[in-house]
Amino acid sequence: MTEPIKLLLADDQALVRGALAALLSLEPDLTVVAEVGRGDEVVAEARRTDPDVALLDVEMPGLDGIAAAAALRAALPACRVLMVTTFGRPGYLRRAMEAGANGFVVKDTPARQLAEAVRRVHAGLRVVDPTLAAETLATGASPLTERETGVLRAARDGGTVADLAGALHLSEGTVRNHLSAAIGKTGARNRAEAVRIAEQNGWLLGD
Amino acid sequence: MTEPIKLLLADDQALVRGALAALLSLEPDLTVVAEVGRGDEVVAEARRTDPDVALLDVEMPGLDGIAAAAALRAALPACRVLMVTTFGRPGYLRRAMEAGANGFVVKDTPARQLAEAVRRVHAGLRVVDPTLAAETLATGASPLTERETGVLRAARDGGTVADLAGALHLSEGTVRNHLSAAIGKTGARNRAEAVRIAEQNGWLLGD
DNA sequence: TTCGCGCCGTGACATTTGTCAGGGGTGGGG
DNA sequence: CCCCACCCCTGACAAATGTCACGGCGCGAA
Repeated sequence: MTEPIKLLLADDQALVRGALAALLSLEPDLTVVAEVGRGDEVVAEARRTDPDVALLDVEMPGLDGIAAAAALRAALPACRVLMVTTFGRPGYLRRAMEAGANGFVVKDTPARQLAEAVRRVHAGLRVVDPTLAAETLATGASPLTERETGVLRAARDGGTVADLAGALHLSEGTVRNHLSAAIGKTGARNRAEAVRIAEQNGWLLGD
Repeated sequence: MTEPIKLLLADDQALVRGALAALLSLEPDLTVVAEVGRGDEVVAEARRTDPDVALLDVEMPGLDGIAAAAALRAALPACRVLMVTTFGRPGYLRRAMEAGANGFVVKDTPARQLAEAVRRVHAGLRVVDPTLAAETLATGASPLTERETGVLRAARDGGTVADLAGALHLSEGTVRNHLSAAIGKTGARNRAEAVRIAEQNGWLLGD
């Protein structure tokens, strides 16, 4: 038998990180060589342990999983990336693929399939939930311009226009215009609804 | 050696459910006898398999983990309940304890401690994250009246006042009054901010 | 019983928000 | 070159939102 596949696990929740390690360690051809809880620790830890496949969560402090995937592929091109995430946001899949991820699995897929997904990714195949792929195609890329997403992001925690204007160093009128545009593009009737829709589609990723 | 402790796992994400099963099965004195993905399946499955300890997530379809805990304690008083949840919302802990849970663990505690928490709960001890407990005491119970929380819940997905009034069979003016009261009590400056604050404190649980 | 409190409603008011029509600036592609 | 998209701003307007004062109902506690 050949060498086992070396894995790196990145998830901010220590419990699920450890549980995933236990699950994958049951497979004789897999071995977990590294675990991190922050996106900005992925590359350094990968450099140290040289894993064959990295399993990355999208929601992580420091650096989100998509950005971590891009950084990892740039630093260690030989290391495959399998995104493992809670939310099947259409935009997440698109962004992950653009960042060079080799697979995308949502956390409500059966546990038995995870090891198989890891093996496929390691073999050079792409692994994508077909339902999510179809949804991604249907939803399309974000229609929002950079400013509009920025304004929506700032509006997430529910501040007034004046707050947003101050935070973004813009005029209040400009903020309202961008918000209005975003509301129109998302088909929302509210600022709040626009935020919700954009978030559900994964259009608010980044900082 | 005595009989192993029988566990029931309830979590809506199949992957983490299976991973937790793998993690706990590594312990020789623990055995997973049941897994469910919905809150409203907990009691039936527990009746069938008679577990010693049930690990329940709070966020679940069908019935939230708190309500499931209450139902389970009523149906099988001998079965201990350990809440295992993503969010350490102060209100969650309070509500869980009121529902009769024996322990409360957030998902970013180290994986090694989970088995120990299970054993403690099984032994009749209470297990609570001390940080979260302090925060819960500080935050206090929800200051919101029943109607106010209902209105805030309905306002979560960002509809207009007319929408809320229609959904709740209230006058628009009444809705605005309740919203205003909720905004005042939460210290928010917005409907959106009020929703966010209430949600972070775990005051919006239920339907 | 009276009091307080939650609940429901009304009406009026100031503020905020969303929309629209402008204007000027930059930079890339036909 | 012009056109177009994006960006920033202004000003004005209608609509939605938040606030306040008010009255009425039911209920439990003092």
